[in-house]
Amino acid sequence: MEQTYQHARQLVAVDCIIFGYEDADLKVVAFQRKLNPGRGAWSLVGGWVNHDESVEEAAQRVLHEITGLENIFLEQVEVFSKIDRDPGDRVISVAFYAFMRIGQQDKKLVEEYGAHWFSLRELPELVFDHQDMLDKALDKLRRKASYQLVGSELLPDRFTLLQLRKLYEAIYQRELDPGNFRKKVLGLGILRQLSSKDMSESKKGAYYFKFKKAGTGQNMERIIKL
Amino acid sequence: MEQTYQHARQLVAVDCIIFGYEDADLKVVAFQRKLNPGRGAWSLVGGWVNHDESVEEAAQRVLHEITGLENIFLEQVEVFSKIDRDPGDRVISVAFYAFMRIGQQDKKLVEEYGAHWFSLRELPELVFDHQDMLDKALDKLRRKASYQLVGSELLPDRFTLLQLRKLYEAIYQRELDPGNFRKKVLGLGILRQLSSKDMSESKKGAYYFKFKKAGTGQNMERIIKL
DNA sequence: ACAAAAGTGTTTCGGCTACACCCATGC
DNA sequence: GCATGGGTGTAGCCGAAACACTTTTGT
Repeated sequence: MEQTYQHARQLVAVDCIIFGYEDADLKVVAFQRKLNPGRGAWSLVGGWVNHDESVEEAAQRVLHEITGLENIFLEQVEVFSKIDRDPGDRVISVAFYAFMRIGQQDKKLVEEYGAHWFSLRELPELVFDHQDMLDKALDKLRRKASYQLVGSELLPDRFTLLQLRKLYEAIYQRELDPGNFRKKVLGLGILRQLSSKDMSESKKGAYYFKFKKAGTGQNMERIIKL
Repeated sequence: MEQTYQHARQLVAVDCIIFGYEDADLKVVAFQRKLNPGRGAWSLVGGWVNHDESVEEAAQRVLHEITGLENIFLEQVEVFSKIDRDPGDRVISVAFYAFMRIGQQDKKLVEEYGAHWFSLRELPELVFDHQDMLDKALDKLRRKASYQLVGSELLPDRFTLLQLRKLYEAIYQRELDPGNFRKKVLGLGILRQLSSKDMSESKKGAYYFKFKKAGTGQNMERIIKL
């Protein structure tokens, strides 16, 4: 099924904004670019799209190569295709954002590639249009998190409502009322309370929660007003 | 600046969901495909992406070729890239939706290409994954229209609030309260009332309105609850 | 005793909904 | 006079926001 159509072909890439959560802060992965042009500059994680894979599969493959993880949560952001966005050649890039737990094992793998986790406010200047990609990704993440509870891919397996609230505060860069947040989130009915408590963050101890059937429960109720 | 990178190159296309509004109904353009495979099947408007244009520019060019119009309102929907989505070859397609006033002149141009305006409910089966594209586009349109007043590209230059409300009813396939819709929309402060009235739709006559400074005024207030 | 987070309850306020109601006019 | 859409007003409901208050326990 090759070459049915005769037309100019393009280099197609994927670039991934990898979000992580640590120390009550939203972070992203950037690494020092190894190719010219722009060698050494900070860049998002990216790679080429092959003939035998969709852009989603390409993104999964690229992320797997770097982190060793499979089935990473991915969301398409937008296509970036200005003809001179990459000074080296005409490259059409599909941006994705991904969620990843920041842990020791990933950290090591990530750092083998010269990659680092940056807090959003400490991010260095990024190469090409990668800052635009990040801005759009953040925008999309905020929109999504406003009507769907996110976090199962960023937080530990079990977590307290304090952790979840701090994550939301990091995403929106503003404080949320603890009582109201609790009522809202529990009212969604998509968290299951465990019998064990976390004793590290408070004297009284806070119950752990888990997401029921991760991924489903797309309940589209408004969580926070943008 | 060519061939800096050595990697497989892909056919990249754009496909456009062209929305129009007529007879209190939302419509889309489909036409009979001229290429094999799928020749004769109903298809969205599409074309290849050249080396010297972004995907947005490609979409504008394709729409211009068919309608003669320039500067059409366009919004990126999503990339469709399953490897077998087009049985003829591996084609990565970027879907867009566009707004277009349905008028005599466009109609003629459109029909020269074997294209027709279809009401959403009367749409024939579409080729490949074009129905998926349409579904996603509708989804995105509904989301956008819920927090930004749309319509300046679909309605005539000046329009009554009845027309605007009917457009929204067509988009969401449900009835909206006339009084509440009026208050909500006028409260946004992005419409300018003209001194002339439309006498065709009611005995009393309804004032015409225009969008202030079309395009700006992105005021992000919620218009309707999804 | 105090601080700090957990967890629950309460009050207030604003916006949305669902109407009621008058206006203007062609039939 | 009556039907139809234009246009305005309003009572009631519901959810969000703000915040008071009680619990628990480490220091």
